[in-house]
Amino acid sequence: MANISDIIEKFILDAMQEGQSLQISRNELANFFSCAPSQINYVLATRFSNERGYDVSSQRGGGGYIKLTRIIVDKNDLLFTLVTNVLNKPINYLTSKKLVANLVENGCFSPDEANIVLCAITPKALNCPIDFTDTLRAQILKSILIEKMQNNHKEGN
Amino acid sequence: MANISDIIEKFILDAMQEGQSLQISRNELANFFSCAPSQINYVLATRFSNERGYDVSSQRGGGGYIKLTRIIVDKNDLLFTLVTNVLNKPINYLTSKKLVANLVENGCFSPDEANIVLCAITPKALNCPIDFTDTLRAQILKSILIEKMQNNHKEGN
DNA sequence: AATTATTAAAAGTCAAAGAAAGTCAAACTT
DNA sequence: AAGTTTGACTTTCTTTGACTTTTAATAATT
Repeated sequence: MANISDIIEKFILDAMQEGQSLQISRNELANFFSCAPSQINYVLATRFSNERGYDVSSQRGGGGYIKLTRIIVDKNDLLFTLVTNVLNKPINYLTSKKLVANLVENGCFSPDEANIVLCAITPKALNCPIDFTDTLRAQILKSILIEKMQNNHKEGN
Repeated sequence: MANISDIIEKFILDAMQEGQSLQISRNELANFFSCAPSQINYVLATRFSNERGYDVSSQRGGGGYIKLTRIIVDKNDLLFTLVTNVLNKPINYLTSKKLVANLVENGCFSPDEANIVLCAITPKALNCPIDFTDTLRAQILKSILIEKMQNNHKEGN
């Protein structure tokens, strides 16, 4: 204990309290704890990752911020498993097609929604000068499923 | 939070309300918010451009003004225009967010569907070792909109 | 009175400066 | 060796200001 990262983690947890999300200024926070701004990123990366149940987004430039959102409710959730165990590595189109089909069967997505998801991860849509398509596909699916989990939670599923 | 551009955007949106168009004086507005007049142009350029469903015209000289008009068009026209004139070049996240919002307003997507689309084009989801994010975003949106057009056509819309 | 010139009142443009946040690797601790 | 801390450098988005262009209003000229 008593390393700054832990203290900052505690501070953030405290600030979040019951709230579903929290918006902070990286610089202010770093200033408050007299540490390097990148220390905040370290804390976010090691303590507020998806696996731990958080989603982090941010905005640069004047009035920039970091926004933390709590996502996990049920660690046995199929979506959670997919996000943390499957989509943390590249995935090809065929496999992802099956994955999406499976999610439709499970009632996670309507056929229309699934259609949009598939369009977004098509090899053509993800065509890229470097070999990165499969990683992008995983990142995109991850992003969509995380959002889905949050929605499910809001709706009390 | 609290960056002037967002505040001005909100003010303008508010002033437009239901109205189809709004006429303002750039200098007055800049004065009201104690900012440089060109700040207004920045807001217009980044938040009220074509692809977001707005048309901006203006008049210089004494009694000059800026006039904003919401453009609402036929669904398929809109989709077609976007695919051929907007999404043939890179697009950043902010712009695409407004674009998607506009598509919802025009009835092309349900809010749930729009949510999925947005998740798929988040900077994080499209994070890439080379500078290709904005191009990928355009490709993905294109893929989704083209599919949508085809569906509309099948259903006879 | 009609036309032309002048002045002043807008709005436009563009690039530099500023304000955040992100990255990554080296140094430091335990 | 693994986990932290630090700092230099990058990227993104916003703000500011000097300069330009257009147009209306006014003044001067015929």
